Amino acid sequence: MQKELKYELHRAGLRVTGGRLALLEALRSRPHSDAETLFRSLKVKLPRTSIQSVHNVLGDLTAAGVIRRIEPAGSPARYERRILDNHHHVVCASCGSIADVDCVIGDAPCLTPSESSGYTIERAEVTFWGLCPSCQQSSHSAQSRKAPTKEKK
Amino acid sequence: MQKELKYELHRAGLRVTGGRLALLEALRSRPHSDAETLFRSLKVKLPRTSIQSVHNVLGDLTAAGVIRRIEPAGSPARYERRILDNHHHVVCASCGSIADVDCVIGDAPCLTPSESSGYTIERAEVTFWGLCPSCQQSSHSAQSRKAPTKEKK
DNA sequence: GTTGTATTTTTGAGTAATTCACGATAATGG
DNA sequence: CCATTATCGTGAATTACTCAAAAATACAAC
Repeated sequence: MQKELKYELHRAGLRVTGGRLALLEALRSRPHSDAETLFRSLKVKLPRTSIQSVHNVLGDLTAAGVIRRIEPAGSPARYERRILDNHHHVVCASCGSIADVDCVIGDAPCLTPSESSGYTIERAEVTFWGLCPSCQQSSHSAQSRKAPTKEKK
Repeated sequence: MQKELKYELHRAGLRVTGGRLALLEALRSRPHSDAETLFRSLKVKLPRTSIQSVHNVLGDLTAAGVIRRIEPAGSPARYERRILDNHHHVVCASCGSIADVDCVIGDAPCLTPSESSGYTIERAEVTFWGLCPSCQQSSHSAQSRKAPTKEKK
């Protein structure tokens, strides 16, 4: 299973390093993680790593197209390995957890705006906002307005 | 014309102050401005103001629902006064300029995901990415990869 | 296996955008 | 006009990164 990750890096023209493999593994088990979460995860196996190195790796992998970066409003950047299809996300407005949402209609959604002010449109990004199952339960008490920082466990 | 702005603040339960009026005016002439741009604009009439005060006003107005905050990836937060309808945005991938895009289909777009992992969905946010008319022209030379910071004049 | 070199990582400092705290000031109801 | 709050201004702090340079490492060539 590590072989597949090594090949993935190799194919992208990147050197195979412990940090990169560990990061891809971490992203496999916890998609949509942010840099800080990944850092804490990597620290277990690689105690000498740093948050800057994690940002470094994330930047390299993103630039090489191995992972994808998403930036929901009010949250630090999240990363995911699912890059082959054009899918979208639901973000929990309460806890900030994220889940994948398949494209609404086939690959290219019904998203060709009628009037685009002369802009050429290359890509449509859809973010749904709502409540995750867990936060639906605990929505009897007042919801914290701005707490979408920690990823739900 | 100022009367209308005053009433708008009043109705939202906010006190009518020079800073808030000036900010709403500035947002009228330049929608999708960021805090820094608004600050420079306000400084002309209100030399004693500060960037923190602008953030303060922006926060208050956003919380009261008088303005809306949008946060495109890779850009500081932008603000707009058009809040009564559910519209979307096109962001220029090169210069970061933003234009409004009317809802793809009526008020509620064709955006009900088939599978939402148990999330209740309250709102769909659509961001189109492309090139503005001006940047389409100047796209013969290599485009800067990460320069969507300044708003287009 | 050893070596050379370019890439990566580490370490440290720096930056942008925003938030927090709190005394000073100003807006509104009475 | 006055009192009471809301708001503003000032300064410090925070978050999420980016940048730079030295130390370590991966990998191709021998």
